[in-house]
Amino acid sequence: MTLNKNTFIGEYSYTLDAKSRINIPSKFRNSLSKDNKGSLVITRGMDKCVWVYPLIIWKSIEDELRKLSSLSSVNRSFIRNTVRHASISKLDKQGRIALNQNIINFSNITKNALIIGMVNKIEIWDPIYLSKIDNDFNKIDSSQFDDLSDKIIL
Amino acid sequence: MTLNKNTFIGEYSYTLDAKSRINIPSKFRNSLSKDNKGSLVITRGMDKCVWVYPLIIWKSIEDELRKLSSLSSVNRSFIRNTVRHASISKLDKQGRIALNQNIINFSNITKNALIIGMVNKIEIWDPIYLSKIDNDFNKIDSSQFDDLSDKIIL
DNA sequence: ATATATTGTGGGTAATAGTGGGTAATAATC
DNA sequence: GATTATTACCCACTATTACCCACAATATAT
Repeated sequence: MTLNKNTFIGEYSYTLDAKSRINIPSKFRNSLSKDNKGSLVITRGMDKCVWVYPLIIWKSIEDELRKLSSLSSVNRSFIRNTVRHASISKLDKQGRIALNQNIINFSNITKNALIIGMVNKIEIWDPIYLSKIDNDFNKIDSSQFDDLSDKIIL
Repeated sequence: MTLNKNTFIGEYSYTLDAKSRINIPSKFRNSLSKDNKGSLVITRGMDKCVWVYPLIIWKSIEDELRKLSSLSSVNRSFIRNTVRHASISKLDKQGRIALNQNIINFSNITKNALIIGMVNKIEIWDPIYLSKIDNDFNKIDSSQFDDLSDKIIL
């Protein structure tokens, strides 16, 4: 028994090699549906991390963007900001993807990286930066989640 | 596995050479459908940038314009402004297109240029000018996107 | 416990991509 | 028609990327 396809949970620690390649956990590779043909879309996260989508999930985002008319300047900025840092990548024979310099700079990843399953996507973090964020977060009280508790039953 | 045909994402940095040629990213060239036969339509963007369409996408825009009655003066000026600066261009053997002086002046591109995939079209920007726009944009609050984020789940 | 398969990491090599520039063909000007 | 300017086409060099193989570490099976 496995999770739903294109669904990712858990946390893994890997290293970026000299060619800026990073391994994708084999559990994640296995849960990628066949119709992705091993392709992923790499982009900037809303936080200072990398977001990685299975290609077919990304395509559905793209289809939504395609419906937005470029006559609206808000639409244009939204499309630009959403896709300009995205790039498609294919898992190599060893199950790695290559990160480009732009995304490496943005996410501040040097050597060690934390890969985190985010259900519909994958996040890649600089471990140091993430633990800093976590600390800041814990200072705030968790009442922020109260609104969500109406919507999601744990 | 690839993206849909005639679909462009990502950002690339190139230079305009002495002959006003600029490279089109190979990923974009590969996603151009065969029936374009390497032809693109270059025109002014709504922002101060260059818009580049695959020929067959441009043709569908022409079809839309054809439906607008010239009885309306708004329609007339819209049609006029949309097509008057458009020109067709073919990729050379190295995958470049030549920009004419008119479009270069308009977009303010001198040497460095940023090519950005905008899903159904390609934008070419002067990097300095775009970063200025980006800054201005970030000063405004991003609540403009709130409506869109209700519709599009990233 | 040993053998076998899988996973993570490193590195070499061939193919592709990006850039510059030369020359011929075409178009414009006188 | 001759001259000049512009454009299209071709070749060459360099950097980057994709692809392949190797191997160690871990996990799984017998």
